[in-house]
Amino acid sequence: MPAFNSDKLMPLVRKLAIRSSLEPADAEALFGLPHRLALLDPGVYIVREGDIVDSCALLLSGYAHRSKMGLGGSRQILAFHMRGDLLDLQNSLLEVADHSVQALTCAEVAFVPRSAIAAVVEKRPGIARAFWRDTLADASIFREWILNLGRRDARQRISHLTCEIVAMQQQAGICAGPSYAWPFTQEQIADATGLTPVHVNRVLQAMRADGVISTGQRVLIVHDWARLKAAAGFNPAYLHFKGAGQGARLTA
Amino acid sequence: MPAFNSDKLMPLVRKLAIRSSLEPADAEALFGLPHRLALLDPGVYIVREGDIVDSCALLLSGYAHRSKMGLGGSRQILAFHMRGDLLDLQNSLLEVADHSVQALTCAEVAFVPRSAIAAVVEKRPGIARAFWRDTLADASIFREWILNLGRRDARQRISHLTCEIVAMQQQAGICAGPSYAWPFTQEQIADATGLTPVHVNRVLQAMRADGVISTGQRVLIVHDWARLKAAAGFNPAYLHFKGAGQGARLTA
DNA sequence: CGGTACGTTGAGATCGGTCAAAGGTTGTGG
DNA sequence: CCACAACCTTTGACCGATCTCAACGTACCG
Repeated sequence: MPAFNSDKLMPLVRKLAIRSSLEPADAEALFGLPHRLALLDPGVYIVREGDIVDSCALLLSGYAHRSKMGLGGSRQILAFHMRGDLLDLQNSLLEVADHSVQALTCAEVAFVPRSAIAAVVEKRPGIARAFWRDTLADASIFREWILNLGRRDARQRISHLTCEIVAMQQQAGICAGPSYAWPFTQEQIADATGLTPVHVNRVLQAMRADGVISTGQRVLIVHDWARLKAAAGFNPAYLHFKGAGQGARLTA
Repeated sequence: MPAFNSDKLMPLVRKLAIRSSLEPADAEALFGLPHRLALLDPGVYIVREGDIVDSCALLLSGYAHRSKMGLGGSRQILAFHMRGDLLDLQNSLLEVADHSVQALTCAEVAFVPRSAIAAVVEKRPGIARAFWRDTLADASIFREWILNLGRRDARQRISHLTCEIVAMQQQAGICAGPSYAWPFTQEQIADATGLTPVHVNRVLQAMRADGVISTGQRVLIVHDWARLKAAAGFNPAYLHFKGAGQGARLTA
């Protein structure tokens, strides 16, 4: 495992800087993290539910998702991840993985040993804070998904998920225009929204017919962002990106 | 604000010790946290969505819940909390609250200033780790709720929630027998499971008719834990209580 | 003793699920 | 360059879990 690989870990530093202020020395320390690189094919498991994990995976390029299995073999997708995301920071403190993480496209992943994470966290409080913030922001996104599944109908759910993916791609600097990467199958959208693939298909057709979006080969085009956002009730505050903190009141 | 209030914060130390090992000095430091005590009536807001918060609430007795509002005024409950729980550790790092926390029963709450949290975290790595672990465990519970809402039918959802509340009460040392505290209205159960109060009522009747549980005035009795657990597909591993780590495999 | 909040009941509507099959697209190997 | 396989999307008919609305019963509290 090479001691430092220069700017291979750049996506991680970029991502953390979206939510936290990092000193130059913090960035240095992150670049210096020891890691093992891997190129994964779609569907490959990065972490499997029940595993005891001794390293922490960073997604450098491509897409990944977390998921959990239900009783009858049904699958629930818990989150989608893209370049720069920390895939299992939780496993740096919780020994047994409570869910799985899989590559969704071809993906470049860096595995960092738990011990190295622990060391850098101990040495640099700024990094500890950035990691903790990231954990908290992830939890906030999980909460929004609970609302999505519990209190929105099929069209709202899919619209909201679409808004979230668009917002994340913009922040990750993947796309800015009305066209976005869309590496998901309708079955994956179904597993993320608690619906069936058949129903997802029908809802997407309706959204296309209404001129809100169109989908092509692995591509999404948003024609009417205002309408998409309104239909979803999308408010990006829960993503906790810097400068997205609006509508604040003061309290004890 | 008194500098230390001896064992008033005992429930917090107890709770953290369920998931992390604390040195005696860590416990000392926790007992010494400055705080303001408050006795809250049912329904009182502890944190409100959109607030800028400069203190962190600890629940010393009673029950509380987190919730988030949807578009049409619909409410989704995100978590239930009981004695010892940290109610808004996230607000110690994320400035704007992305959801609300309310007292569910009469509740005793200690408010600790953000600055005091930050100081104790910086001085004692053991406490920092315990806080982070607690955050990660909360996120794990959110994930299980996503699965609950996305991939289980009404009876499974209610059964699972019941199992979770029972397990939490056991860990908090509130009850051990087949009788448990049940301070929830059917409307709150509905808001937590993504159902309507009417349907929750019918499902609870079915569960009583099947002899699995009975409910009385603010009390739940579990007659057939095995059947309840099986119907829910309940596996307590996601709660990350110590000694609940079973079914582990080894991985890179 | 009256009010308010909570629990219960019934009838009818609907959103989304199920099952099964047919079209498309993509990639691979001969 | 074609043929085939695998996977993904689309379609149709039917079904059923859960919602909606509206009323009635019940317990607690001042």
